[in-house]
Order: sequence, then C-alpha cells, then structure tokens
Amino acid sequence: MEKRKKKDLESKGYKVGTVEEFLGLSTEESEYIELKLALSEALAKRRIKSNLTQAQLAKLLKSSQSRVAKMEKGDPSVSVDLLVKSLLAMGANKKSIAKAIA
Amino acid sequence: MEKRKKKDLESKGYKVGTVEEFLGLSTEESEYIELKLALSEALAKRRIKSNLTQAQLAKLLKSSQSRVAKMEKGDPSVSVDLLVKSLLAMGANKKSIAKAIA
DNA sequence: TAACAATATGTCACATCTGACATATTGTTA
DNA sequence: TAACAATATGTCAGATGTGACATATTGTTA
Repeated sequence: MEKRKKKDLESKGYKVGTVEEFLGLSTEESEYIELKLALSEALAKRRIKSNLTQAQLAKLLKSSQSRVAKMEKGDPSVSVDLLVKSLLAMGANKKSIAKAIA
Repeated sequence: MEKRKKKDLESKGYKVGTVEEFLGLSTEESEYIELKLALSEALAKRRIKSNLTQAQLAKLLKSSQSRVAKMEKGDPSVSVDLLVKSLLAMGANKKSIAKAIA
C-alpha cells in the first residue's frame, strides 16, 4: 500500500498492516501456509491440465474425491507430505516442486 | 558408471543398474526420499552453522533431542511437514527451502 | 583410557492425518 | 428450471507421526 493512503486510513482510526499482523500470524506460520497453498495450487493446475476430475485423480492416487478437494483447498487437515506425494504421483519431480514453492 | 565397466561386470554375471532399480523403488518413491533427505541435510547444516547442539535445537523447536536426530537422519518416522516447520522455525523461508530441494 | 558431551536408536502413549462415506453446494447443459 | 456432473464440507475409525524417555553408540578432552 502506498504511504499516503496508509496515513489517511490511520488518521480515521484504522489499524493498517499486513494480513499476517491482522490475523496474528508469525512470519513462520504464514510462510508455512503460503508454502502449502503453493503446493495445493500446483496440484489443481496439474489435474486441470490433465483433464481429470477430482474423482478420477482420487482413483489414481488411491484416495477419495473429498480428500482431493481438501488438498486443492489447502485444508488444514492435509499435510505437506500428502501434497508432495500426490504431486510426485502425477509426474512432478523435485525440481518442479521447488519451482512451485519458491 | 562408464559403459566399459558395466559390460565387464555384466559379463561376470552381475546385474548392473541404478540404486532405485536395485532397491526396487519407483522414481516417485526415490524422488520423495531424495526430497526428504535434502530437507534433512538443510536442517543439519543450519543447526551446525548456528552452533547449536541437537538438544538446544530441540528446546527451540519444543521437541526432543531424539526427534531432532531422526529429522537430520531422514528417519521414516519423520514427516516432510515436521522438516519444513522446523526449517521455518530456524529462519528459513519458502525460497531457501525451494533452493534446498531443487 | 576414563569421564563427559553429543548423537543415535528403540519404544510408546497421545496427537494428527487419511480414506471413506454421506451430504451439501455449485456448475453445466438441455 | 430440472437433471446431472463436479466440487465442497463434515465426520469418524483406523493409520501414521510426535514428543518424551531410556539407553546405546560415537566423539572429545584431559
């Protein structure tokens, strides 16, 4: 946000900061969430590109449609492990995963 | 391995191939293991650089010395999640993690 | 080489993740 | 807008991961 606007808002009593500050997240927590989200998105993209439905991908992964949906949404119940394994199962490699994260 | 030597060994009845072939791992599995190992090593490096013992790092992470040892060894009982969270807790960010993996 | 510090290994109770199912919500197409 | 396909959400029993502890092994220093 530009400084001008920030001052304006603050003068009107708004507290202005980053999303992390607003939600009370440490950079550590927000980095973790962002990393997970990056993997989620990479997974969804790959699936779309492969013209698969969540149900079809689920079968491929020996999982379920509902879990795939949660993976793609970055649901808290989904681990980074599962995301990584799923990406690898779809043909990704370390390098492409690194790229997705960075 | 150079082709010459490979032929030699094969002529003597050895089966020569990659480690993955030898262990019967799919590329998917071996990529996963390599990725985990990369994170393990990154963690150990960071700890050494910070002049911490495993016990000290454990305290920092609210974990235990034995778990830190397992993390650094890439023990199967350790998840990628834990490795990532630990790295972030030590000051790493997405970018540095991506770099470690790639 | 004895004493100590650091790291490694095995085990387990408790916590978190997972696939599966049911069901709700949101597209899509006739 | 009805019928259908795809995605999303809630729940739970069983699977897997976790910190903690005990103890073994490996380094280090006197």
